[in-house]
Amino acid sequence: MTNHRQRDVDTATQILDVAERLAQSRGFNGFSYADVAAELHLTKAALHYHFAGKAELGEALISRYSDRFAAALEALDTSAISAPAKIEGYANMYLDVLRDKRMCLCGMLAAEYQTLPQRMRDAVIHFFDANEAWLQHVVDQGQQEGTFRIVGSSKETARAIVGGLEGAMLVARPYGDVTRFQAATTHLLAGLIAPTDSQ
Amino acid sequence: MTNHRQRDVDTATQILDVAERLAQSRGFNGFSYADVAAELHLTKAALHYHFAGKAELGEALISRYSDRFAAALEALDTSAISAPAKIEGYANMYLDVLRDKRMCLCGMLAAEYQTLPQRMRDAVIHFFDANEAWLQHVVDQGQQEGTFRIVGSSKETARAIVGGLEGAMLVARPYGDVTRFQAATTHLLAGLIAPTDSQ
DNA sequence: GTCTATAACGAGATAGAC
DNA sequence: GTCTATCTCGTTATAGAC
Repeated sequence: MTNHRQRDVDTATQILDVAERLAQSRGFNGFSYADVAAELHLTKAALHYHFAGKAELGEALISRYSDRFAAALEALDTSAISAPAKIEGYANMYLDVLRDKRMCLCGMLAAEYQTLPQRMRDAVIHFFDANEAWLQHVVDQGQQEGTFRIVGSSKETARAIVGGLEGAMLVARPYGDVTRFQAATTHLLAGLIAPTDSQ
Repeated sequence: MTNHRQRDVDTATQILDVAERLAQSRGFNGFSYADVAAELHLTKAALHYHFAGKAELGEALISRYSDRFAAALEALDTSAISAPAKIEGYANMYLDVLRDKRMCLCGMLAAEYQTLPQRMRDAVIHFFDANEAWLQHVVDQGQQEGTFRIVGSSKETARAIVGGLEGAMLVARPYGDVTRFQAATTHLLAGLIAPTDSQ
């Protein structure tokens, strides 16, 4: 227990931060322990002390990312805003990731899925399940509020939104063009959830 | 020049076939020369004879994939069918890839983009440009035919379709569930190109 | 908690024989 | 056109000192 403010962060957290950025920009198979260690001026051996192996590091990566995402969704859902505003807030979370020249961590891992250890696979699936459940809930809210109409079921709409945003990110990133993502997103949401023209 | 039918294929083609499948299922960074060589009962050295390095193999991979795609799009466009039918045919091309448990090659490479050599990057961009140009053309046709209405510009609609389909594939593949892709696609297209309710 | 040192393996690549 | 043999380097991982 120290009196001064904790100016520097826990090493494990720093490792996760660097590994997360590398995984989101280069892929899980696109970076090594050596990359992370070099950036933190540590040795590879020190990393193995904090995370036994790359699989364990990967699990911790998804777990933290998923928890952070869930907390943000919870906050969005608790706020007293309309369903369309919540969906817009959801899309903006993706936009922030893309602005940082990153891909969604789990979108990236979905591409590499067949090369991942089982526990990482399970965690990726869990991330998408949670996202879809949240979106479905919000879409249902929008239907009840009458703030928009959808075409089919709320579950399918939720899945189309997740897929649409992940894909828009995936394609926009090589172009290094954020507006490309924004346009695709606007279009996508306008199509999937038609605003009820009240007035 | 032989009289009998060419029962076995050119070695370079076999290499491309195996490498293509591996790249689409495991990613370009997820397979090695050794993997390809083993499957064809060749040595790594033999592969280097046909493709100088992995970068050159990668270029050849995208080039062939792109050409094949372009030919299929050309055929689709030449056929005397409605614009919605063409878009449906386009989506079915993605569906066929997913049925084979593969990701779109360029969607996969888009995820790994930051790790790719420059020439592969350029080829990936070219693939998406060609796809979007074709889609924009078909969307324009649909507008003129009056077979559907879109929300914004045809260019943006085209981009939203590419992104939507790539993303639907990306997310559906971990679930190993083709119907998930189909539902998302149906939804997506229904939203982006609203059928004119003639009748 | 971090280090040095090293093991054990796989990757991409090349030289030169057949 | 394919092989054997070899090289160099990167990757994950461990042992044991500090």
